[in-house]
Amino acid sequence: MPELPEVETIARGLRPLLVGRTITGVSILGPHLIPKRGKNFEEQMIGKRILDVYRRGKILIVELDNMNRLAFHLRMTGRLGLMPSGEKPGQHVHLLLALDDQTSLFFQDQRKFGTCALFAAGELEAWPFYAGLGPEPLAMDKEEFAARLKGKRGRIKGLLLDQRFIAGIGNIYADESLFRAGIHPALAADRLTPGQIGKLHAAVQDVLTEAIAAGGSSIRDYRTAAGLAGAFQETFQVYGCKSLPCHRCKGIVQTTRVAGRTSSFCPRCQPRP
DNA sequence: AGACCCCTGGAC
DNA sequence: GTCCAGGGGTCT
Repeated sequence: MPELPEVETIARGLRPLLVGRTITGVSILGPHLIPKRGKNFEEQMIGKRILDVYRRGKILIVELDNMNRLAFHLRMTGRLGLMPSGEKPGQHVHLLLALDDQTSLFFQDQRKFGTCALFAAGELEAWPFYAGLGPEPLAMDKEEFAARLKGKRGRIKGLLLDQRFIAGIGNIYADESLFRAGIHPALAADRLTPGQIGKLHAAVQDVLTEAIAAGGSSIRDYRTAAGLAGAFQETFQVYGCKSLPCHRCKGIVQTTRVAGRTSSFCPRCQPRP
């Protein structure tokens, strides 16, 4: 579920609640569900102070003392939030971190695809997935985007979804960006005109910025750190809009399969290559 | 590039 | 029942 705007929203919501807190207790409710959790995870976490909460791509990072970092990847149904310590954890809560203000950070994940791992100083950068992440889309100008596209093979949607090419975009924001840019998801990346590259760069930045402002997109599971739904789903132009009329023309939104994912597009605004 | 895997649950 | 889902890893 959570793509860049959702993880960013969660990080922003958690930051004021977590920074300055000390971890006083750890409960792992399903050890096998947190495979990469670091050695002696429980003992290492107790007494650590939280210094910062931020995001890189779709990864949420909780920075602790001495550059120890807790990294969460929410995958499809992961959620993070705070609850009063001592309260019964909800269904599918796999990790609880008790804090020194009588609240507990919970990590919940219905489908159990999400991961949480503790990295000592320097270890996060050594994690291949992290080390291989492409640039942050909101920190990349048009020239860099064009330069990174140069010589790339494959279809444009596949590239947008490739975290090594650009970090943080998933199925929703890839489809919404391609619609705004008027580009078919299956168009070969090396066939984009300079004009299309400029439009796509702007579309990606606009869509992500607007989605963050809306608190993310809630299809079903995603909630902010405070447990609220996002609002960007109300402005979807193509994602989840199959068979509905395009907002911009008289076309009917269709789906196709690109890069192994259902891809929604308007056949008139985004003509087939 | 594609198939299939991890897992749960909602829609049909 | 079957198919599908905001992700990513692995294997052919």
